[in-house]
Formats: sequence, C-alpha cells, structure tokens
Amino acid sequence: MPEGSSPPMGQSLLFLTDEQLRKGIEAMFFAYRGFTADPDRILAQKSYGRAHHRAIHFIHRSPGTTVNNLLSILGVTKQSLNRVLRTLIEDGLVASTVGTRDKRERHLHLTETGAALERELSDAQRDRMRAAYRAAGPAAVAGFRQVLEAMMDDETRHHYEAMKEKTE
Amino acid sequence: MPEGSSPPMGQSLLFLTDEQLRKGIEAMFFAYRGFTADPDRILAQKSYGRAHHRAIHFIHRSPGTTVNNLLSILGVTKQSLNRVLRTLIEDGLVASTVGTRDKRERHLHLTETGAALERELSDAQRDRMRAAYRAAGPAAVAGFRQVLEAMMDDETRHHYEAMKEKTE
DNA sequence: CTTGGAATGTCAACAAAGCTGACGTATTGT
DNA sequence: ACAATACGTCAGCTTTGTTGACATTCCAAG
Repeated sequence: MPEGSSPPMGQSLLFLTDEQLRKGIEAMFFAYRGFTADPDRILAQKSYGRAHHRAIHFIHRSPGTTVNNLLSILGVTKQSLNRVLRTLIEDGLVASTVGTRDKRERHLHLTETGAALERELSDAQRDRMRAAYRAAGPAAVAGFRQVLEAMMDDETRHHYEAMKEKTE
Repeated sequence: MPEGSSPPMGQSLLFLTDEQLRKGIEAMFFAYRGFTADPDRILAQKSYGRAHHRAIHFIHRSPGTTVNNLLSILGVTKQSLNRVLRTLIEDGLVASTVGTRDKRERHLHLTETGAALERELSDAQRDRMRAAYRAAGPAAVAGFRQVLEAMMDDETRHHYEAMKEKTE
C-alpha cells in the first residue's frame, strides 16, 4: 500500500492513515446496513422496496414536487422512478395532479395512506438514529454530520443543502 | 450552522429533535452515494459491480477466509455471493483452494491481478474519505466513527469489531 | 464400520430495481 | 409554426438479491 505521508507526521494527522481510513470505510459499509434494516423489514411485508421508501420520503419532504425534481434528487432515470411511482399511485399512496401553471408537470403528494406509511417508516428509522445519537452524544453527532457532508459529491450536496434549509 | 438558538428544551438534547434526526438520515443517504461513486465508476469500466468490490475488499482483509465466513460478513445468501465469486475466479482475480483440514471449505485469496484491482478501488475510495476527513478534522472524525458504530446491528458490529482489531 | 444428518458449496430459475434507447403526447415558449 | 420540455410507456438488458434442489464432505451414533 504505497502511501505518501510516511515519516514525520504530526499527531494531529494520525486520523489520516490508511488504517484509519479503512476503518472509516468499513464503518460506513456496516452502518448503512443498520441504517436501512428497520425500514426494509417494514417494506418487505408490504412488498415494497427501498426505492419506494426513497420516493415516499422525498415526496413527504417536498410536497407538490415534480417528477423531474424528484428524479434529480434521487439520481435515477425516469423509467426507473416511473415504475415505482406507478405502483404507489395505483395503490393510492401518492397523488399525482396536473400542474396549474405548467400543465406538463405533475405535482406529487402523499395521500393519507401514503403519509401513514411514511410515518411508520421514518419512525422506525428515526428510532435507530436517535439511539445512535444518544449513545454518541452531541459532539459526536456534529462531527458525524460534518464528515458526511464533506463526503458528498458537489451536486448531491446542493440537493442536501436545499432540503436542509427547508424546515429551519 | 445557524440553528438551535430558539427552542425551549434543554440545550443538550437539541440534537435529538426529529428535525435533527431527519437531517442525519438524509445526510447518510446522500453521503453514501458519494462514498460509492468513485469505485462504481472504476467497476463499471471493467463490467463489475458493487458486489464484486465488497467481495474483493473482504477477501483482501481476511486472506484465506471461507465462503461461509464471507457470507456472514456480507450478509447475503451464499447463492448470491457464489455468482460474484465465480466470475472473479474465472477472471483470475480470486483463487479458491480446497481446505486441507476440512475439504468442504474453500479458502479464498486474491491473485496478483485481484490485489491490483483491490488497490485501485480502495485508493479511489480512500482519496475521497481522506478529503472528507481532512476537511472535517480529527474531532469530527472521532464523532463520525462513534455514531456509525452505534448505528450498526449488534451482529454486524461484531463483524466490524473483529475486522477492526485485525490490523492494530 | 456404516450410515444418516449437518455443513459447505454449486446450479437453476425468478424478482427487484437500476440502465439505455425509442417513441408518443401534451404543453410551452420562441 | 415549430422546437424544446415534461411526462409516460414499451422493450430489453444488467446487477444483485432471493428460494429451491442437489452434490460433496464430515462427523457422530448405532
């Protein structure tokens, strides 16, 4: 493993060793499993998948969002999103209404049923997140968020920042 | 971060509000995309996928590991892993040798070619992780790891801890 | 020693969810 | 009038997960 910074590194750079970075990578991998585990269990019972969860989550966050906007947030193709969206609309979890200003657009909202599922899913996911936050403490949480934000692609971070500001 | 000066709840619990938890959830979602983006690009060129990356990573970490052991680390079915493993073996990236003590087992090692790909992938992933770590600083990194560890399932954390101790 | 069950790994077939490409329709804006 | 945009859909392919069936190997009870 050829690594540039070998000899006289300051103590403060210890966290940049390949070993430390590898641990971070593995932590990210294993933690993401836990992160999705609880919603996945709920979704499996209702024969939905993670893709449905993501759509529901962001429609809840941005009620009235258009298909195109959702597309760029989720980073998938419209064909892929459409399949998921179609089943959610058929099952009555999502309402799609023609735009008033621009009739080409479809505005997406959660129905009562959709909102109920959203709550069930995010409650489960928040419970785990809350437990992790509580165990780690406020300082750790601040660091957690900082590192995650620094890890995003620039374009992705743009979406994240936009969502972030929406409710504060 | 212009937040948190208003609510009437104890300052120390501010990080446990639903709003904060939701931000953490979205940060996790968006950051994971960045986390896998660079390896994904490399893998796509060679017509491999994320599953191949994971197998290669953990075979590199635990040379001589058995299929069963790899299975429990990755958390997939043996049939799913087998498909990935078969192409890696056919392509000469992984060597599978029959166990000496127990001939039912197969011991897995990376070949030279396999090790080369592993280096390419983990270099790319480490580069991004390093940039994120550097931007966030050592204290944030410690918090990042703490929260991730607290987020894991118990069984998963067991695997993580085992890997962690392996090289320190 | 034999034999039946458990463990390990392989093959086959199917499902979820991503992708590309092509095309149709309605609407907008130049 | 016409090009561009937003959306939906069909067809087909890939990756990666799943279950079910099966071969091989080991071990322990009879």
